Amino acid sequence: MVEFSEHRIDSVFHALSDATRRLMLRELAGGARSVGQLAEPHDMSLAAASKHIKVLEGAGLIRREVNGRTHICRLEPGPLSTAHEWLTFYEQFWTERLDVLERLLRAEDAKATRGDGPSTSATPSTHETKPGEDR
Amino acid sequence: MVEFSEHRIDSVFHALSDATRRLMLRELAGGARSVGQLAEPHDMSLAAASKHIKVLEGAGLIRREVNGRTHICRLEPGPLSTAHEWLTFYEQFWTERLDVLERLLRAEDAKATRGDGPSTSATPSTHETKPGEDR
DNA sequence: AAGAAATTAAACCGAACGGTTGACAATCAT
DNA sequence: ATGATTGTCAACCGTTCGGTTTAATTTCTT
Repeated sequence: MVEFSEHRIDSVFHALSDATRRLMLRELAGGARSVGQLAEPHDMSLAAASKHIKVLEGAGLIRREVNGRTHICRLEPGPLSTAHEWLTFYEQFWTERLDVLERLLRAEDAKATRGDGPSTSATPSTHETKPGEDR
Repeated sequence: MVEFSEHRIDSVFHALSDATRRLMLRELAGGARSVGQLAEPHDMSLAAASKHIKVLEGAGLIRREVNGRTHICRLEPGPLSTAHEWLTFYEQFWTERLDVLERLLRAEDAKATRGDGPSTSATPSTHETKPGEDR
């Protein structure tokens, strides 16, 4: 359940790295859309949009249901959720980290108020090597 | 606070789309590392690793503190958090979506048990155009 | 001052990306 | 059947990517 196929997550993040494709996903969050509908708002050829859609499909981010001559696309929530989980791995780290930073800044601030901090902020050294360290 | 610079998020997701860079981030989650330390586990030239690190830095995912001849890298949690927030936009969608799907499957199941469902599952139509619709 | 160490810079290479255009295929409407 | 509609495919093009190698730069050590 915490096993990501590496390859898959590569393609998910790659798919998400393009603004056009992210907009398509956002559009799909509002409901199913045909290829033409997805392409329309974007200033590019239909073929180009079609390629973007294929990238999204390849990443497993959307499904396609061929319905006569039109292809209906739908969000496939699984992989987005996977990417989300992946990032969650870092959540504890960054919240703790931001926390420490905040405390640090507050401390500096207090010091400055007392009138002695040069406050060059040269080496905050916010997150230094911890108990669970190995290098 | 919910405003992402598009360009920035492009580079964040792009940085995350490479396994080598993700491993570097994971390593950095364990504490600060030098360029050489980050490069060592990866089977590539130091120059190549250095480029990867620059990509991470360009995306704002890490900071670098030049310390004599060695460069010390640290995770910069902000952008990861941003990416996480971005994905959270879809969280409601996909949980609700999976929910509906589950209910649907359970319903079909019940029907099948009663012995009358053709269960062709042709057009599940799980998430169709909603109130907040515009097309 | 000389040399080793840590890292970047520059030039290069093949592959992938994101776009175009033009041809093709399938389906719907008349 | 004719023709419009919807979408893909294939070839092409310039740019970016991820890697290499060799050279340069800075700093530490002796």
